[in-house]
Amino acid sequence: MARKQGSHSDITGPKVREAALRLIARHGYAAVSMRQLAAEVGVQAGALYNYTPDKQALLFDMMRDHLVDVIASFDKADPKTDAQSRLRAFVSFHIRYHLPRADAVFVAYMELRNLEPENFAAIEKLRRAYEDRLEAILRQGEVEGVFAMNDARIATRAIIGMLTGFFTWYRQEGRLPLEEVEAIYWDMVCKAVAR
Amino acid sequence: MARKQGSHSDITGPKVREAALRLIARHGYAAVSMRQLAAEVGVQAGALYNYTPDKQALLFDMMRDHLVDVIASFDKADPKTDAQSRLRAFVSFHIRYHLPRADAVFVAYMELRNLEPENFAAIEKLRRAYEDRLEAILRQGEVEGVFAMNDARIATRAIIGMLTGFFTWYRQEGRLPLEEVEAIYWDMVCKAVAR
DNA sequence: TTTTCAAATGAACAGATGTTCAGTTAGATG
DNA sequence: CATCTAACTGAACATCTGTTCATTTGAAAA
Repeated sequence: MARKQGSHSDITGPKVREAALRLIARHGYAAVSMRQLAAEVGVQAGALYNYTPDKQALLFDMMRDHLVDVIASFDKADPKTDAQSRLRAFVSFHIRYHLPRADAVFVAYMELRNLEPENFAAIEKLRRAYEDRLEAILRQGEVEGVFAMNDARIATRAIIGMLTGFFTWYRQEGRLPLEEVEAIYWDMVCKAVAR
Repeated sequence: MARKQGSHSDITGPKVREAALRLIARHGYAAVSMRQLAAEVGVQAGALYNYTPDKQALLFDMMRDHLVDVIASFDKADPKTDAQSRLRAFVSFHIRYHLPRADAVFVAYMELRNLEPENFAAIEKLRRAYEDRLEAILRQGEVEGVFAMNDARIATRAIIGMLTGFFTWYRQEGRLPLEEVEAIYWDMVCKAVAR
C-alpha cells in the first residue's frame, strides 16, 4: 500500500498537528514517540517526515504558531482606549481565546524544557511579547490614575499566572458557566490592581 | 570495584533523590534516563535499584514526600486566628517555603501527567488538601465579613495560580528582594478578596 | 486507458531504554 | 587479624527510540 483513501498533504498534515498537540498535551513531548503519533494519525512513522523535518521542529512549530496567533488575535481584540476597558478586554480575550485551545496552551507552557536553546529563545520572546501587552495596559492605568500597584512587571506575572491556572482545572469541573467564571476573574483582577 | 569511599545507604539514598529532583525539574521525567541519573549520582544504573523499586516509584515518592511536608509545615505556620492574619500567613508561608524548594515544586506540578493512575489520584488528594487550607481561610473571612468573593473555590484556584506562577520567573530575575515581592503579592491577594 | 508522481510503506540503522542479577569489593564487625 | 555483608559493578535482556530510504501504490492528469 501507499497513498491511502482520502489521504493528501492537506489532510494528513493538519491531522499530524492535531494528534501531536493532543498526545503531547496528555503525555508530554518526551513520552510520545513518533510511532505512537503515527498510529494516532493512521500512518507509518516514516510518513510523518513528509510533514516535519524532525520531532523537535514539530514541537517548535506548534508552539510558535500558537503564540503568534495569540498575539495577533489579541491585537485585534484590543479596543485601544482607556486602560480599564483594555484590561477588561484582555481578561475576556485571554479566557475565551485559550479555553477552546487548551491543548495548545498546555503544550506551549509545559514543554519549554524540551526546546533546544535557540528554539527556546524564540518562544520566550513571543511569550514576553504577549505579557508586554498586559504590562503596557497596567502602566497606562497607572498614568491615568485608575490602577495602582507596586510593580507593573510583577503584577503582570501575577495576573497571567492567575488566568493561566484557570485552564488546569476548568475542564474537569465545569461547575460554572463560562460567563460567570469570566466575571469572577474580572472582579479579582480588577480589584487586585485598583487604586 | 564495589562499595565506594564514603558510600552508604544514608549517603547515596539522599544523593539519588537530590539528583533526580534536579534532573527531572530541568529535563522532565520522561527525558531523564536511569543511566543519566546514575551518572549524576556517581554510580552505575543498577545501583539505583537499591533505593527505589522502579523509576515510577522514585517520581511518586518525591512528589508525595514534598506535598506531605508542605501541608504539615503550613499547619504549623497557621496562626489559626482571624482570617486576615491567616491569609497573610498563608501567602508568606507559600512564598517562603516553596522558594528554596523550587525543584520539588516544579516536579510536583509539572510531572502529574507521568504518574500512573493510582499514584496520580494520591497526589491529587494531597494537592487538594493543601488548597482546602486556603479555601477554609477564605470562607472564614466571608463569615467574619472581611472578605467578599463570588466563589471561594475559584478564588482559591486563582490565588494558588498567582502565587505558583511566581516560581517560574523569580529565579531568573532576582531583581527585587524577597521581602518586597512578598509585600507586593500580599497587597494583590488582599485586595483581590477584599470586600 | 496509460502515464505520472505525491504520498505512502516497511525494513533497516545504530543506539538508548528500564530492569535484573551473578559476581565483586570496601569497610564495619568480632 | 579474618569474616561478613551492604553496596556496588558490569554485562545482559528484550524492547523501544528517531530517522532514512528504496520501493510501492492509488488517484489525478493526459
